[in-house]
Amino acid sequence: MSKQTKISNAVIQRLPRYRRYLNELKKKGVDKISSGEFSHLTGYTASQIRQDLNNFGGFGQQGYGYSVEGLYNEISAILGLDKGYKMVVAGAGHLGQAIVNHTYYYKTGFIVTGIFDVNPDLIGTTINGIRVMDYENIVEFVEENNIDIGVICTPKETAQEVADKLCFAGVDGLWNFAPVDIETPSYVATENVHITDSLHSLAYHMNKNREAANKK
Amino acid sequence: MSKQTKISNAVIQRLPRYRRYLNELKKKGVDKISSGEFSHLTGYTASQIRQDLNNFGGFGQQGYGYSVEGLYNEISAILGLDKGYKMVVAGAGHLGQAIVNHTYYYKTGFIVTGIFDVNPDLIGTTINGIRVMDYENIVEFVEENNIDIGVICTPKETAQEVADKLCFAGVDGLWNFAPVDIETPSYVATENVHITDSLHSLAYHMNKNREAANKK
DNA sequence: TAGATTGTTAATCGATTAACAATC
DNA sequence: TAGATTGTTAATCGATTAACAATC
Repeated sequence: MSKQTKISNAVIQRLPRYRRYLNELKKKGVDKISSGEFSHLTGYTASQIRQDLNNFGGFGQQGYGYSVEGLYNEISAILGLDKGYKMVVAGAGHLGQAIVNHTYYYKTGFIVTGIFDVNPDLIGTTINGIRVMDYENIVEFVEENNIDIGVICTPKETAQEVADKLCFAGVDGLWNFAPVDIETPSYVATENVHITDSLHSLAYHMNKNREAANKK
Repeated sequence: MSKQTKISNAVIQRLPRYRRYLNELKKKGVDKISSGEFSHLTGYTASQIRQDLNNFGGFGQQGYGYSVEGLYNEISAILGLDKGYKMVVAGAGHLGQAIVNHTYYYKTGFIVTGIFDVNPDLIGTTINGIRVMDYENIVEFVEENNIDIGVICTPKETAQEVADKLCFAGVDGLWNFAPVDIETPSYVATENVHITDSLHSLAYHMNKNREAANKK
């Protein structure tokens, strides 16, 4: 399927964005789109779009463009979104609840199968119909239910420890929301979502704008 | 202060990460660090670290290295984190609550001043001591309280509309968590935090790992 | 002073854009 | 067929890395 072995991360990070726009087009009933039109919509150059897609195969048709639905499906398959994933959430605080809620609201192939916390007040309650369990049992649960992804929604102080436990239990991926960089063995994929970093970038750009405004 | 007018976004995005590591060093009581040691810690090359910092000024000392606290303060100032920011949160669901909670827990210069929702069941309740108000009054509130940043925690369907309202009311920045790309006038800085995109990248990397494991 | 490490210029590498031949 | 638009190669641009003179 793949034409090239090593695809740069920059390309991979653009794929979900392409897919989102294709999904919108699909909903609007648009059948086909050219790289030029898609460029106009997404803000990426037509050249880059074609270049990116041709890392994986020739999905278009000369003189015509790309099938919206076809391309959507191709990108979904490249990302592995044609498969299902079972997740556990470690930490049933507001962030954990938000994640559970989010995956519930925007139905996708990622299914929260278990939620865990150390707080006795939370254990036994349910979030979107899923029972919150004792964190002590997380390894056992992951092993028995073949969980694919661990979601870390704990405070940063315990995040690495939780990650180690989840890796030991056999997850293939970690989705970390604690504001630290989680270290994992190379065979466990990890995404550190640094929400606060983006807020700091925002502050920088706000101040740039303000300085520019003051100069006038 | 700045030596150069145009700093690339790649550089800006590394600054919060540098700052996080410096903060950890500070807490451990480390006084100074060389670019070599910092490289080892952060995973960036020593060359890149020095190159990045020298976009803003010579913060180090030859033969010695960088003062941990001094550099932390410099980066904070570059990002504008020596200032305070007032935020309003639009959407008091789980995600909105998580943001309020997060800024409360990790005390920073970003202060949530108001929370707004359309749901009558939520209006009047409090989150971390902050009253949830009627979304109808958000523009008035932003204008009267000189709010700097609007945080969008609504479903994607209403996100752009909320953004337009906040821009009209006079915020300088938008921090968007809805899974759409918000469009704003150039003088309003925007960070679209695409949580789901990172999950899709994670799926890609998980499948890469699995394929590699199967080949063996 | 000698040693260490920065600041900065030059070289390399990779990613983006432009151009155009292939083809539907 | 003629027109349109892809797939792909070549050119450009920018970002990262290497090297080293400056200097604490």
